[in-house]
Amino acid sequence: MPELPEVETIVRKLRQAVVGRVIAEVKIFNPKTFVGDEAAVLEQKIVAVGRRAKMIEIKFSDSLYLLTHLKMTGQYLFKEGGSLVAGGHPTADWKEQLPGRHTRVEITFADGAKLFFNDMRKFGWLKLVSDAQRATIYDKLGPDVIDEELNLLYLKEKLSARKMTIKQAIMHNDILCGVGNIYACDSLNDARISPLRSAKSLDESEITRLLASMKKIIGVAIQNGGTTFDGMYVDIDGKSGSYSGVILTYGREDKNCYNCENPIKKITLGGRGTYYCPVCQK
DNA sequence: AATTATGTTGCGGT
DNA sequence: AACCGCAACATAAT
Repeated sequence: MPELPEVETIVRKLRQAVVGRVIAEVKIFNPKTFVGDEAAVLEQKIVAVGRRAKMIEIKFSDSLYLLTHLKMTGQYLFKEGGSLVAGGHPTADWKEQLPGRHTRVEITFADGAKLFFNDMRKFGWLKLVSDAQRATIYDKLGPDVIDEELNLLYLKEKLSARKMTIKQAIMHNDILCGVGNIYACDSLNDARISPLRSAKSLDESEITRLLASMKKIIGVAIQNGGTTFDGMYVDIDGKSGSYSGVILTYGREDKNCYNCENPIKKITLGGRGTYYCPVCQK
């Protein structure tokens, strides 16, 4: 579920919660979720928490990192002391106890605090990597959408060869990272560009507009703590994001476009639900 | 019962 | 080699 703004929101809270804590125990309830030997992090202290693309990076040392990808339904929940974390997961029993039905990994710190990884659909993963393995993973990725490295020259060059639609292109991790389905739809609406256009057909002024819109929309989404639909995305303390209150297109089929008041249309593009305004997005 | 879901990855074909 | 489209991963709600 989470795109860059949701992951960034989690990372900022997680950083406050776990940096400096020492891992005492790791329980793995679903073996496929955890890649690597969890014994390697026992007695290890967390020195930093970061993000690259939609991955969370927990750093133990210059040669040991725990990378996490939440994929569609992964959640980190942090519990300190005896208080249960309240959350928005639609499954009732999730709120009642941790670990719960969807808890795949449970990390206990030396001081008794706990970090749970819940993931209904089991697509997400935690992976222990060396610095070299981490570099190999990151090297395959284009720049993050909020990086200065993602500029007009770079994007123009990358889009010029692509036959795919512009929407699929901005969601493509080889080109740029952090924009998923929701923010791709909203960015294209903000830039008044149709998701159906081929990437290579955009001229320089359109690419300039799209770039500005992506950075703007992602920034607004981070300020809002991301997007929560049906409680599927929650922060480590169970809180929802508020971007859905200012969302432009996603999930707004037949509602008015804020640019031109005509109805937002829903189509399927590359197998993904795509919302746009056929009138003002050219 | 069929469809849908905020994400990648790996496959075969061009 | 680079690119494209699409099935696969697994689960639950509507």
